[in-house]
Parts: sequence; C-alpha cells; structure tokens
Amino acid sequence: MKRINIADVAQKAGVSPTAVSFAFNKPEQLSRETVSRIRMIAVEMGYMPNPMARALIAQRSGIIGVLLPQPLSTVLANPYFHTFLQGISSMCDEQALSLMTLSPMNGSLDQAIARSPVDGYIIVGYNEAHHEVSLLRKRGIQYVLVDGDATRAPSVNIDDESGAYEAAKYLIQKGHRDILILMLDTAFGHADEQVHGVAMRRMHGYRRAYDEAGVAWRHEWVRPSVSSMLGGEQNFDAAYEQGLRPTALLGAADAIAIGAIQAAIRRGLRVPQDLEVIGYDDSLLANLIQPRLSTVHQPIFEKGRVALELLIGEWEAAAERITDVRAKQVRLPTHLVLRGTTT
Amino acid sequence: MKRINIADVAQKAGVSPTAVSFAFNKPEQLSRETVSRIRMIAVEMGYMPNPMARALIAQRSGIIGVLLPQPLSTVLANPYFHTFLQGISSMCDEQALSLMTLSPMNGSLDQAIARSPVDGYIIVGYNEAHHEVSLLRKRGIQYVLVDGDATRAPSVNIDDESGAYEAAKYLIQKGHRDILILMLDTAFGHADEQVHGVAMRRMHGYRRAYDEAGVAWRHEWVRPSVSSMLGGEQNFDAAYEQGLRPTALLGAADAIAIGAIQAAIRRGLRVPQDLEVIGYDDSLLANLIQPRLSTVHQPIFEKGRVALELLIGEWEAAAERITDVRAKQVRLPTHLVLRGTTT
DNA sequence: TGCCTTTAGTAAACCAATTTAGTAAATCGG
DNA sequence: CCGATTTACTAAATTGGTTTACTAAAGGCA
Repeated sequence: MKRINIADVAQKAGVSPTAVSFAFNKPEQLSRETVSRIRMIAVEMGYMPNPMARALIAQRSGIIGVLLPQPLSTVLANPYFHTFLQGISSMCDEQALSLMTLSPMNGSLDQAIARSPVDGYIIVGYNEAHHEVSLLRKRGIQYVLVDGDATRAPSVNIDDESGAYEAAKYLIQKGHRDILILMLDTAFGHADEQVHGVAMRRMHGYRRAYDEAGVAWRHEWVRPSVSSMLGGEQNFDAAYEQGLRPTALLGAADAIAIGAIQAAIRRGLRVPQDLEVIGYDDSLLANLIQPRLSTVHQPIFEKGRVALELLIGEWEAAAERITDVRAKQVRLPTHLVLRGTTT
Repeated sequence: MKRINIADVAQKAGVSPTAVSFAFNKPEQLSRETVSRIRMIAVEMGYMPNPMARALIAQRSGIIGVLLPQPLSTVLANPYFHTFLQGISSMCDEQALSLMTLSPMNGSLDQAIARSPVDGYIIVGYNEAHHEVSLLRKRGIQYVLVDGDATRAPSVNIDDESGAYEAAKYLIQKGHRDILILMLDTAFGHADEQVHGVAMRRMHGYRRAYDEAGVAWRHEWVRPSVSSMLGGEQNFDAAYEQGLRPTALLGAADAIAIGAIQAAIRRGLRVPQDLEVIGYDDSLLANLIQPRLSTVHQPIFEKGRVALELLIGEWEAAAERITDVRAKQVRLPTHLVLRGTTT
C-alpha cells in the first residue's frame, strides 16, 4: 500500500504536479474548473501533501520542542510540569503551533535534538553554559531557557530566592528553630551535572532568613531530596531516624513537602500542630491534599506562556535580522501562600 | 545567520557532500583519516543534518503522534491522561521514539494531521467510523484506536461495562436505592459528535446492575457531567437543588466523583457515612485525596504501553506486507477497588 | 607487463513537495 | 491585422540530505 504523492494526483487529473500544488496553495493561478477538478480528485484519492517535504521546503514545521531534563514518564509524574506544559500549550493553541516534548535519549540530548524537526526550543532546567545548549546557539536555532541561568539567551525564571526567604522567615518568626529543610538534590551538583541555579537560589533564600534572624544554619538539618513524594517521605524518615525532631519543615518543592507530611503523619505527628510545613511551587496538588499545603506560589502556567512568547519574539527578531537586541530576561514574582499546614 | 548544510562542510573539508554523508552513516566507505577530518570540521562548524531532509528520505521520522480529543491544555488538566501518556512515553523511551501530542486545531483534526511528520498515530477517544480516522486508513498511515470502537483497526479498550456493573452492584447490595449517577456527557451525544462508546458501556454496566437487582432506573437521578472536578461539583449541587437527596454516588470518572465529594462536604455531608462514593479510572488523584476514593481500577499506564506496542506491530506487519492479519483488539480488565469513600 | 581486485572517492538520481521562470494560446487595443 | 498583454499552465530549479552506480588510482598476482 503505497502512499500516493502529488505526481499520482497530477497524472490522474492529466495536469502537471505544479498545477496540483497551485490548486491548494495558489488557486488564482489556475482556472476555476481546473482547481475544483484537481481538488475533487485529490480528495477522492485521499491525497495530502507530505508534511516532511513541506517542512523541508518551507524551512519551518510549525512544531516547537520542549527540552526536558528527565524522561517524559518521569516528568509527567510531576504536577509542576502539568501546569507548565498547560501554559505552553494554551499559547500553542492560540498560535496554531504543535508541541513536541523531547527528553534525553539514553542520557544524551544530542540525539533527541538531531532528529527533531522543530522550529525552536523551550529548554527547561539547563543553563546557558550547558554543552547542548551552546550547540544550538552555534547552529542558529532559536531557543528560550526556563529555570536556567542565562545572560545572552532569552530566559524565564522566577524569584526563587525571595520566595524561599519569605517562607523561612515566616517559620523563624513564629519561633521555630528546629526546621528540617528538604532541599532539591540538584543544589548539591553531582560530578557530571552542573549545579542548578534554581536550587541554589532557593537555598540562598532560606539561608538569608536564617542569617538575618541570627539563627545558626546547621548542615545536618539540610537534606538533598529528589523532587518527588517518595523523596520527601524517605528523607523525612531518614532525618527522624538520625534523631532529628523538627517542629517545622521547608520543602523546596511541593511534592517533597507532601511526601514528608505523609511520613510525618505515619509517625503520629499532627500537621500543623506538631509540624508546620511550607512547600514550594504551589502546584495543583497543594490544593488537593488535606490539610491544604502552605507554599510559595510561583506563576507556573504563565511561565509556560511567557516562554513561548519569548520564543516567538526570537523568530521575529531573526526574520528581521535584528541581532543586536539584548535578549529578554524575564523574572516572574513569587509569594507566600498560607493554607492549612501552617497555623 | 544562515544554517550550515552538508555542502558547506563538504567545501571546507575539500570533499563531496557524499563523503560527508558517508563520514556519518557509512564510515567504512572512506579512509580513516578522511572520516576523522570530516567529523572534526563538522563539529567545529556545528553541523548537524537537517532532520526534515533526513525524515523525508528515510520515509520515517521516529515520531509518533497522539491524537487527543481536546486541546492539550484541557487534556493536561486530567490526571487520567497523565498516567496514560506516561505509559506511552515509557515505551517511547525504550524504543527511542519521540512523542508528539496533537489536538484539534480550531476544531479540526485535519489540519493537525496534515502538518505532522509522524510515523503513526495513537488515537484517543475516536471511533473507527470517524471521518478523520477513515482518512488515515485511506492514506495508508498506521494507527491504533484507544477508547474507541473498532472492528477493522487495532484498538485498546477496557472492560468498561463490567467495571461499572460491579460498582453499581456493590452500592445496591449495601441497600442504597437513592444513588446519584454522574455520567460522562459524551454518553448523550451532541448533534455534531458521535455517541462515545466508553460512556455508553459504563452506563450499560450501571444499568445492568439495576436491572438484575430489580431496582428502578430513574432518569432524573442520572446526570451528564463534563469530565472534570468542576463538572462534578456543579452537577452535585444542581441535583441537590432539584431536591434529590442521594445516599450514594456513582461517578463515571474520578474527577467527577472528587468534585462531587467536595460539593457534598460543603453541604455538611460526611463521606462515607452520609454519602458513599465510587469513582471510575483509579487515577493517581484517587489515592491522594482524603478519604481515599473507592473507584473502578483500570490499567491506565499499561493501556498506553499496549497501544504503542500495537502500533509497532502495525509497522512490522506493513513492512512485511502482511495485510490479511486480523487487527488486534485488546480489552484490558477492570476491577473494583474499595478505599475510604465506601464503608 | 598485463589483468584483476580493492580502495577511496564522486556524480547523479531520488525523496516530495514549492516556487520561479518561461511558454503557448487567447484576448485586447489601436 | 499586428503587437502587447493576459490567462492557464508547465519545465526546471530548489530544499538538504541519502543512496546507487560509476570512476580513477592503487595494490596484488602471475
């Protein structure tokens, strides 16, 4: 079963392939009857122009790629990304763009990038200095960084530091001194990974509140956790078994905080009476659990929209050959939202 | 800033474009030094073969398209799809495939299909008879239907009917007679849409339990709801204001059931003491709310995996020109899971 | 030295469209 | 009635690669 092409239609209609192309793209170049005859035959034969050939010649596919730091199956387990992707896709719908998610293929982004027919990238969680990112720059492909450090490339970030600062300050002001901090593990950079700006900034925010209040920063009360409910559970348990007895908890992501709460409840603690908890992100999950999670709100949905807006701006700048414009660095605000896990 | 192509690299290396292609794809055709020289220059220039050209000639892009019934931003609000997409993407990761989501573009799937360079489709929530689906068949593009009725095309469904039957039977056996049923609105087919098989089968399952127990089926106790928490809330409220006082509730989707529970709690009802609730799907949400939702479990993750497996099977069959093999119709089992919203 | 094989590379065809330049035939004005 | 323009259509170039068929030079062997 061979897929029919423009030549097949042309032959059946007794015209040249050019005429078939015109019938769809420039009907005014042909007589009215010829156009309708060609279209009739095309529909009848089930013809549709080959998207690859079309994208090749048009030098654009109408697809944007979202470069993710983890396999898609992992990302989809994270409510933060649900909202973020919703933001991007709401903009996609408006702009008639398609969305393609790209994850590292057996560890490397290179392969994923190499075979993706996309017009530009939204890159999540990588810094400008990252190898694959600089390759894209070299190749002249437009991209926008999200949650990654950049100076030359356009980027969207949030005010991680001040959100964290507010959260820690709130707990300290309420008199808590034994605060367990479950930090993103990316703040502690493994050998092969770059230290991640987001995690660092959140840590600095917590730290600043401690310093300003004159509270000692104790390293054994700060634990790295993977950003998932399971990570939060395991780290709370581990801290408890080390003999720590926190009266409050700062989770650098909602999922971590929620996991920790479940571990705490399992140990008979009452939230918030025995343990006050503040998460980070204000993902949808925060509002679904009981008691509802106090957390640092960030505009996740808007972040996705803004990222795509910037990317579209890059295309326009490239089309008009504006290269000296300073890349836009957007920083969205954060704020503390107090709900049921604080008193 | 022009994107460099194979000819640029060839020129700089003083060889033909063919040699550059060989350096990457068939290095044994060239001398060792030439290969390494070309590769050096390619890296230096930041060259990477154009994915569209590559896909055009290879007649495959390594991308699979997931055709969704709603805009992506709507789909991502639904926990059912999170798990489903996770299932597909776990398989994608293994097979080194990329995943692209496709939603109707201003109402029409046609456009979305026309510009998508994909090797095959997983089509969610459409029947075989649907116009766009039959177009794909005509064009010889492989696809698999999920949650849609099919006889000729391969499909993945679940045992909607018996899951619903079990749920309704359980509540009836416990003595409930005033059961509010919040049905999927797709069971009541609008003018421009086809009646949706999933919704119909679930309704028939509920109905069969009523009939077998000799309980009267009262239409005013069955309400169509959109598949979201908001839909569940609004419909519970509406039913209550009509004077209905249910002692139990069947939600044809978890989101509906959860929304209804929140509306019920707001009215001072205790769940499960005053209102027993059984949802449908067993999405992750069901385990996160308090009390944990009793529901009909379906293997959502596996459904995604199986769908992609079938699609890969289609490719293989097409490659071997096997056309007379009967298309595989997979039906996965469902079962009732009792948690905290039933006594 | 002559013939055959291997090696290393290139020219040209091809994938499936779009677009530019060009060509007949028909129409029009003077 | 003749040159100019319009109409309706086509041939050929282009997009950026891959692949097949071919060629020239080098090496092997009698």
